[in-house]
Order: sequence, then structure tokens, then C-alpha cells
Amino acid sequence: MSIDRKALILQAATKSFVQFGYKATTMDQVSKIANVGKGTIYTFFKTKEELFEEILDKASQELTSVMNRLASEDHTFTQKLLNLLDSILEFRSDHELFVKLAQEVRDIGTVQALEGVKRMEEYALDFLRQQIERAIQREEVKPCDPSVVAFMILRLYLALTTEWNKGHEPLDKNRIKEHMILFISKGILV
Amino acid sequence: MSIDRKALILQAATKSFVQFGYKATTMDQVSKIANVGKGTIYTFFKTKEELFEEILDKASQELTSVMNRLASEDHTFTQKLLNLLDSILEFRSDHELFVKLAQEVRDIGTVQALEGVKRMEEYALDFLRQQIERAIQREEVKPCDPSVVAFMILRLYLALTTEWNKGHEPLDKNRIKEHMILFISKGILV
DNA sequence: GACTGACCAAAATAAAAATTTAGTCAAAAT
DNA sequence: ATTTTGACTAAATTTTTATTTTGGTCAGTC
Repeated sequence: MSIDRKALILQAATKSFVQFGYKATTMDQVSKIANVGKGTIYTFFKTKEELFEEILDKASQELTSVMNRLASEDHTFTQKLLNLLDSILEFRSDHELFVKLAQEVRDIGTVQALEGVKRMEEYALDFLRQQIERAIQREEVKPCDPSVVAFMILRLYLALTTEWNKGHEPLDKNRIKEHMILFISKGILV
Repeated sequence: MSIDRKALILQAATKSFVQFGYKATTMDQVSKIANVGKGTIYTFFKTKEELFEEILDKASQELTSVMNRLASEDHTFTQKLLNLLDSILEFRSDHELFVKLAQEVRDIGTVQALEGVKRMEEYALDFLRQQIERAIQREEVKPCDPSVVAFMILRLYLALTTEWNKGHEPLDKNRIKEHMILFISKGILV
């Protein structure tokens, strides 16, 4: 059996998307990195977009599997959130793709990058909303609009992991975690 | 004594900057709105940038005066924050200039608009940081990094007042206030 | 039959032409 | 005499055109 060319291509494309973003990744480049003729890519993927989609699918699946594992564990809402933050901050590869795409949207507004960002955001928001709803039912969390609160948590996370870095030294993982918990689980008041 | 042409110009320019942003505001347009020859503008302001600066100065002063009045009142940290949110959400004109400039930065990246946004952000962050530091000393707020927490509060405010609107119906003032307080002063846990 | 890379149309970028605008200043108005 | 003005200019921006790059194909190689 010959080498798995599809895996090679996915690997190369992921690397390039994370490093250069959607637009600056060319099919020629991917074929070079994967050591494969350009035509070969098109035996596995109809278009560049489809290749991109498949990589996004994989990222979403990974995220979903992490989330489902965490959600099923019998922990408090706070502990689940902490574990989720840990997984995301620890295994940054999906996070990095997300950040790169978000940057591309800001800088040149690539429509495919925007779709990718939206999709990953939706996944995260959906998971958070679901968890918040359940926590409200269990009377672990105060009655509130779960959509709005999920949105706030995500924005807070993005503010600390990416926006803060535009004007300051990046915060380390533990400071990020501590500050998220400070706001979400206890409030900043004594 | 003839009419106050400088005030007329400032008024016209403010209106145009709020409505169209920095770049799409032309000096011809300002002179037309102010019913003044274009040359007259240049007897009061050396350049378009200087005119813009003076308007930013005015906005900063207003903000500062509101903030100082609130800060001096003998209220809890939470109450001060609520009052600040009220003033900003109620008297939106400065807020609207800020939002328009932020949009211009996103859309076309005008450097002067970016400077304006940065400046207003710095004012707000500085005030928040100061208040948080004092509240920590009074043991009203838990020990934490005041810069980071000020940043988080501002991002949360911007997330609810502007980013939320990109994908949803705008939240009304009271929902915004409630959600801010939910996170800041008590946390979302029961 | 899997794989390739020269090839093509379409999209993106760069260059050139055309338009718009910030800022000036001689003349008009006060 | 002092203030105000709007036609004017150089510089910046936008639009148009020329050039290059890139996604996708397919005749031919392995």
C-alpha cells in the first residue's frame, strides 16, 4: 500500500492555513508542502473551499469531542468552564487557526475566513449556552439570558487571549483563567 | 458683534464626524453645513486633523467631567459603575462618535479614526483602573490586576453595546446594565 | 488507473489615468 | 483695516486599464 496522500494533503493544508490564513494559502504551495502533484489534491477535494471545510470540520469535531467529554463529567459549572479553558489554552492548534482566521477577517476581510470564524464561534456559543441553560435548571447559575451570557463569556475569553495582546505583553494561561473565573463565578466584589 | 463662526464650525464638524466618520467628512461639506466659506475654517483650525482633535478634546472633557462628578460621590463601586453606565447609555453623543470611529477603523482603517478611538479608550481605561485601585484599597473589590480588570469591563461594555448588534437585535439599556452588573458585582453563580 | 504539471480562464494585483479634496490666497465684503 | 470668501493648486484618492497570479483541468506519464 502506498502512502496516504489524503492525510498528507490535509496535514500540509492545515499547516498552511494556520500559518498564512485562507487566502495566502495557494494550492500550488499545499501540493509542494505535501510533496504531491497539484492534480492529486483535486482527486480528494473538489475545490479549495472544500479542503478548507474539511479542516474546519475536523477542528469542530475535536472541539465538540472535548466539550462533550467535559460536559458529561460530574462537575460544577465553574469546574467545567475551568477545564474547558484549560483544554483550549493547552492544545492551541484549533485556537491558533481561529486566531489566524480572525486576523485575516480584520485585515483583508476574506469571506471564507469569515465563514470559518463564524462557524467556530457558533459551535462555542452553542455549547456554552447549553451548559448555562442546564446550570440554571440545576440552580447552579442565576436566572439570566443564556445566549447573552454565553456571548459575554466568549467575548471575555477573546478579549484576554487576543485583544489584550495588541497593546500589552500577553497574559499567561493562569492569569487568563484566574481573571475569567473572577468575573464569571464570583464577581470582583469582596 | 457677529455670529460665533467658530462655534458654528465645531457644531457642523461634530455632526459630520458622527454621521460620516473622519474620512468621509470633507472640509467643503463642513463649510456648507456651517454656512461659512471654506477659508474661514482655516482661520480657526490649521488643518482638518486639528479640527478633529479639538472635537475629541471636547468629548474627552465631557467624559472626564461626568466621570469626576461620579467618582467624587460617596457611593459603592457598583453604584458608581451603574451611574457611569447610565450616563454613557443615556447621553449617547460621545458614545456615537466613538462607535462611528470604531466602525471606520474596522472598515477602512483610517489612521486618525484609530487615534481617536485609542484616545477615548485610554481615557475610559484610565478612569476605570483608578476607581478599581481605590476600591481595592477600600477592600470593596478583591485584590486583582486593575489594568486587566478595567480592560475586561470595557470589552464587556463594547461587546454588549456594539458587537452583539452585528448578529442580534440590540439589547435595551436595562438589559445591558443588568448583565454588566451580573458579571462584575456578583458573578453569575447562585 | 493513480498521479502529474503545463495550461487556461478568472481572479487578484499593480500601474496609469482621472477625479476629488485639503489647504492657499488674491479679491470682495464688512 | 480686518474678516470672509471661493476659485485655484498640489497631493491624495478613486477609477480604469494592463499585468501577474492562482484555482482548477486534462492530456500525457509512470
